[in-house]
Amino acid sequence: MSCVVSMAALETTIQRAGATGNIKATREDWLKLALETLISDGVERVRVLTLGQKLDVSRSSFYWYFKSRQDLLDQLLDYWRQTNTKFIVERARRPSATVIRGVMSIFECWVDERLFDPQLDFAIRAWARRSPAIRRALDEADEERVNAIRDMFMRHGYDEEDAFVRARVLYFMQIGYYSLELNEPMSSRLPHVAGYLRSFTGQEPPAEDVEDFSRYVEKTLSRNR
Amino acid sequence: MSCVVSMAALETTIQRAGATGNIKATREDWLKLALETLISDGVERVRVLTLGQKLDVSRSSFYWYFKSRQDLLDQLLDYWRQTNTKFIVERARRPSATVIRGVMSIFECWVDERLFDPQLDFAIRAWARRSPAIRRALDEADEERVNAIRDMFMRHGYDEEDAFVRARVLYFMQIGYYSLELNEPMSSRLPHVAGYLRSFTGQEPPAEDVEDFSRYVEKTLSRNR
DNA sequence: TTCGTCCTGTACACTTATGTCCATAGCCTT
DNA sequence: AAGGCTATGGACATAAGTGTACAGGACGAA
Repeated sequence: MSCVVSMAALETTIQRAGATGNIKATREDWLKLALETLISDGVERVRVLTLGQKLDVSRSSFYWYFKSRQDLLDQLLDYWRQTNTKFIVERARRPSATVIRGVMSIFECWVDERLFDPQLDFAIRAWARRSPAIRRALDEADEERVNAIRDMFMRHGYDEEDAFVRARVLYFMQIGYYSLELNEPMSSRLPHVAGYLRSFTGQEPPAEDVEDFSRYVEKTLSRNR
Repeated sequence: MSCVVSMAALETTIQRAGATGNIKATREDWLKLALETLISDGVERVRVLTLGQKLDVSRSSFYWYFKSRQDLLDQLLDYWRQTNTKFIVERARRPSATVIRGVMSIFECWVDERLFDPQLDFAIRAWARRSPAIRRALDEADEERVNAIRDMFMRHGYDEEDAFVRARVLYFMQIGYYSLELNEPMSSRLPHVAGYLRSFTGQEPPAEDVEDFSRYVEKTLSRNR
């Protein structure tokens, strides 16, 4: 789980060294494990008891660091807020010479889990089904993402309606792709990039662009392991 | 929940009248409520205790009809198996004069919940995350659906790669759309139909076709209420 | 009327959660 | 070395869930 390792928002694992001793589990240990559990098993499985068992520490430790289970969940939501949406919007806003290049910029989020963690997004989506507060936060994030992508299409001359539909198709298609949880290796996904670019933009992607994207993916994959 | 009302697989509510008396909850009552709960709240919330409370009957009743909670869950999965996938495949296989008409056939599933119940599909998808057996069933269903749509594109002259990508875009986009749970009224969705048809097929949809689809939707909506 | 079948209620045993209270073990400072 | 924080363990109260055992109520048939 690359996102967890490079968890900027929850960082401070460094603090652990300088901690006061007699510490079996730091606040960050709890948070990190909770996040991993949220991602892999859903909110319902984020439980004080089981987290404590995995950390080999009693629940009193938890209640030292956190007011309640709800307190912990609130902080998990905050972490999500500060990550996924930001990178999509940033990539969509980047200046690009052509619409194909623009879409490629956004594609970067789909191949680099440090930019967009689908599992986390997914977990939040499931959570939202039973929590109005999460629902609101998620709706805002979705709208922000789609709007950023729509603006990208508009900058490349698509009219508003067309840009809106294409933004939705691009974004919803990706959310749907993650929903299926196919777990395809990159080698199965890459050959279809040209097809997706054609389908999303309505234009034939130059071979050079497609090759550039392949190279970018190669580079990203090797850097991430 | 239109699907629940017309629940052919779980039918036999009629049997209730002819039942032997002293019956507070029939087997079908338990099944129906369990399905509704699965759809609205997810598997985790399908609990013998709470179902019993809602039916105002003790849990003994449940254990008369079902071997265990797992037994009930197995039957919910069977119900799903017999519904959602079937109609998508059937619509995708229908002969169509043009690719636009072909895509429109599939669109019918997205506007008529008697053909495809997104909430149920969604609930199964969430369930699959933590059950390998459900995972397998779901993967098979997804593949069957995408293949049927791909074949439709191929019948209209798209080459295999292009047809595959477009089938995925069409299907994944719709799954993604449902994932966001926007709950848009049909009046917000209909104006974009032309855009979606253009984006999915790469062809300009004839105005007449778009009008036909609007009429179909109107008819369906009024028939369903 | 009586009897058997079908279904239901009550009670019990067990499990897994959350949250609280309080004593106390370790380290840090003084 | 003594005391003070900080974090932890263990015990307790409470809640919600599954599954089992068994007595008994209601109806239909004999």
